[in-house]
Amino acid sequence: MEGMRVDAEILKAKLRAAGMRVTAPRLAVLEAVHHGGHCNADALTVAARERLGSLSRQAVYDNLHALLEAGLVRRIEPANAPALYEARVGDNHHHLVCRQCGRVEDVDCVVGRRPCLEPSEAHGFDIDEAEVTFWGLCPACQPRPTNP
Amino acid sequence: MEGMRVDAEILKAKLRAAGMRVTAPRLAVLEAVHHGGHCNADALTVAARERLGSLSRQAVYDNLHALLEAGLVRRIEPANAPALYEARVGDNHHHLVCRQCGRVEDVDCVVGRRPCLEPSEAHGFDIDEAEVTFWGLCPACQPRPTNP
DNA sequence: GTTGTTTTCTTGACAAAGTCCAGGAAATAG
DNA sequence: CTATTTCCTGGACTTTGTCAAGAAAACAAC
Repeated sequence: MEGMRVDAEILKAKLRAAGMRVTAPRLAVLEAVHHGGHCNADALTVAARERLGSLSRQAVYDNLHALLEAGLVRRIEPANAPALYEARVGDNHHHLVCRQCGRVEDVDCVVGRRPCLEPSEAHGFDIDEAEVTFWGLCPACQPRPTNP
Repeated sequence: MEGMRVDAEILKAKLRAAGMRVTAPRLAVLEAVHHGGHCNADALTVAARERLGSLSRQAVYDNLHALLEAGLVRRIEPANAPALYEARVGDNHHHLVCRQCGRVEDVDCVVGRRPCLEPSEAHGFDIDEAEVTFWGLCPACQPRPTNP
């Protein structure tokens, strides 16, 4: 009841602090995001249903949207894959994505301080976020060096 | 016949250099990508049909895939939008995306040289690309300062 | 040119991810 | 405890893209 599993009471408090109603589906979705790491809507639906017995797809999407808007959850959309949701918010960290298996890892901001918020030429845009995605192969997907 | 419109002969040569057959649909798609800036498959289909009269959707996708594999075209997939295709390849430049209208601009690599290929912690990944997307509002979508 | 092989194009069905809608059910404010 | 707001259910729908089989076109060799 500590650490391994984020206490439901804490999540309820977060919902209330965000001015949101606390419903069983919403809590289940939020819990699922906290436990899941980087999960897509489908996986979160499965996880939430394990907690509740049943839950409509629409309820999952509705709640994910609500949680996104409240800033309790963050969505990333790597190319060639459905959107993923994560619980780590507010620090604008970046991601490492495996081209083969799709595994996603967090990485803290790259070299220096906010290096990415300064493109060489802003074209008049008012920039509010720099999203960095590193692509490559995760350890499990790298070709093994054939050991003689 | 110069500048404004990339000469079809040059594009044909590029196709041949890549070991690809030159077909009217393929050339039309490649031309469309060159003219389009950052276009999605749908817009490219429309553009290619203007040149040819008719063209199946599948032919557009097939050719885009072939062109991607040949390295003659690059695909980007900003969140909340269908994939976009561009003709500028080989320089790993980055993108500026308007959150409101979806407009996309190119930006050259950010501060310093290859600053982005060095995440703080690679988690054992073998990284081959760092993709940077700047999000914000383009000039046209920025709230106008109400001039008194 | 003509022929033959290979690649490409067309047509139409299919799939994944997500959205829209309308009515019923649950949560909070009073 | 009731009213009101918000949420959830179920099902149809949309968008973006893929699969598959046969017809057509490109290119090489003659």
